[in-house]
Amino acid sequence: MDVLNNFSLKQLQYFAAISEYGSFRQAAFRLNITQPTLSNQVGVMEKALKIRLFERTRKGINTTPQGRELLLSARRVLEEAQGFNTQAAMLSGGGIGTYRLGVTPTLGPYLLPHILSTIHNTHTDLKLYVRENAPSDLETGLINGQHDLILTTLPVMSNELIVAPLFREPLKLALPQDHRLAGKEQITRSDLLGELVLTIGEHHLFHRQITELCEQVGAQTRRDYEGTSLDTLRQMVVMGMGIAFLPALYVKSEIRDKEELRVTEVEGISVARNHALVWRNTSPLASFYRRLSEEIKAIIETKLASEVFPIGVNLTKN
Amino acid sequence: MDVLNNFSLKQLQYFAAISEYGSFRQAAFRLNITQPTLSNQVGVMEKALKIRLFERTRKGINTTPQGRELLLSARRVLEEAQGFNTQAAMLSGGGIGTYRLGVTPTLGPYLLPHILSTIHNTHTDLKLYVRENAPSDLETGLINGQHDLILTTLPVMSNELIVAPLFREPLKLALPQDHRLAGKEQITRSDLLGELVLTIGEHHLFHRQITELCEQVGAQTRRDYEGTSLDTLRQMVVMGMGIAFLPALYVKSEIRDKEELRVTEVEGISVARNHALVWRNTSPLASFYRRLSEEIKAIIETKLASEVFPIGVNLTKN
DNA sequence: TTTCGTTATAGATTATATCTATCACTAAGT
DNA sequence: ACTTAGTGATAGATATAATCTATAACGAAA
Repeated sequence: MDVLNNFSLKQLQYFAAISEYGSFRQAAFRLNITQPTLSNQVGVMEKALKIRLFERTRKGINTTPQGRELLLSARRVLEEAQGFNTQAAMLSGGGIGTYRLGVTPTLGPYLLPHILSTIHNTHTDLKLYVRENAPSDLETGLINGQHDLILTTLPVMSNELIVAPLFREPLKLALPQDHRLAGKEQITRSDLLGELVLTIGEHHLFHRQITELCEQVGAQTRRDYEGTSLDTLRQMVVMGMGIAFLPALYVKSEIRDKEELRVTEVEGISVARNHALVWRNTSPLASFYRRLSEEIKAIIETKLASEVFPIGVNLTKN
Repeated sequence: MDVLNNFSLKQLQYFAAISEYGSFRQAAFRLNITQPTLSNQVGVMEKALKIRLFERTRKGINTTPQGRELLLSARRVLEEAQGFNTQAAMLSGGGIGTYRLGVTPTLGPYLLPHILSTIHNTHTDLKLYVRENAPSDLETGLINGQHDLILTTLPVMSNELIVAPLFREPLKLALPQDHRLAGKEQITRSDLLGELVLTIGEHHLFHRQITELCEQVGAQTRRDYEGTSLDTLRQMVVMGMGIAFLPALYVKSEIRDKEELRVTEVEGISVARNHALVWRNTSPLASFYRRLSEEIKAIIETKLASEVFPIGVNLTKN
């Protein structure tokens, strides 16, 4: 891929035009250049290729047999170049292309179904290549260029990244149906005293949040059994191994069977995760990403207002 | 095919290299240019396309989503360009390509089978696209560029053409088996007195030659029935409509059945056609064509020495 | 002949690709 | 905290190459 200093696209274009119009003058006229320029460029090209492309006569040109063969190749090159050009023209509008979006497994599957179709409607040629990863991996993956964007849980530490907060997602309490609190109308902070609380593995961001909360209300976290995903966590609750906090969007998406679990809020405490769209501060597409984040916020306010809340400006720290 | 002044092959190459090596400096090193040059060229290209291809960071680059898409197109363009280049390299050797060869219908089908296979052996990548035409059409067809070469019968009038004489082909006398001369051992000039001689249509070059000969020896040419091809001429002789002169190579190729016709020479007269390979004096491939004509002469001397003779230098006039 | 239509050539000019030197910044050692 | 080595960007000078104008050379046609 390195020794093609023999010719330029422009020269190929000239070559094709001369062959088409059968004369240097005609071609030069069509190309809006002068005939000497054309003669010169073709001469340069012929010398570089060591091939005579045209036979010059006093009444025009004939393409040599070699020229005829090369013309086919030249046209192919020009067509591909044309393709490149039109694609570039399309892309330059912005919002077009395939973006690699990283998401957390505890959010992505439960949020994306609600927003992707709307985004697809407003950005027909925008494609998202979605990959799941734990938040910490998402962050490093974004920094080193494996993702273009991530949809992750706050806080985001790196100062190389730009964070656009999206929404606040409450964590709801899930109880087995045969739990002593299952029948209780309103569960309060003090009800949790002494309860066994199941958590998800500690590399997930809200593990820490839950343990801190438990300390405050006097509940126990079970360290012996930790869920590896929200689904396993739910199974463990169903089987009566303890109670757990589950993100609101997970509950909305996955918990249909009301017989299985009691899901409720806890009076007097506000536990939630904050989510954001994040990109590198060096990204030239920042303005598009910002616009995208606004659109996502709008979609969420329309479709998920009952599950999820806007993030107050003061709360962007976590 | 006209508005692609946005970018050059070189720039596409730079683009691909940067994407490949992940850094301007690396790529510049590999491309044997300096890093500022590379930065500049990519900048120019990005501005022209109105698309950011790379996101510059302090530890290298990331290709933007748009850049990734365009990279695929760019690679295709470069591949086609590479193809053009390698094809050009092949062709520059000479003797490669498809040449449009015009031939007369009274010679081509009977000569070409003897020489094509040998030519193919020495010029593996030479292809001949053969088209038949009457000699006068061949000549104008060559002049206006429909053919690259013609294999025709002398004389050739135009002074725009270069003529390489190949060989002299005798015309032999063909008699029906029941003709009064058919049994005669040696037929002489005087035997032809009063004979009815069939000729081919007058737009064929050797029509005139035959009529002149007939006048000299006192034979009659039949103007009412003229053959439209050598084959029809032969049929007419077989049916007893007269006698005829047939070119030696036609006789060799087509007349297998000795029962049908008596074919012989005529003592004391030398009637023949001269054939030549002809090309435009403006053709840049003259030297190759000349070499080709020498090769054809050599083949003929080897394979057809008994049918055909070299042209004496003095005889090139007709 | 003359005229018109070809391409080629020479020299000046313009455009552009390239280089050198340097800056500004980051990450990683020390 | 400081240096060092690694990024890409920028400014200005230089070299290269594309282009234009003017003209030549030649053939075909009137």
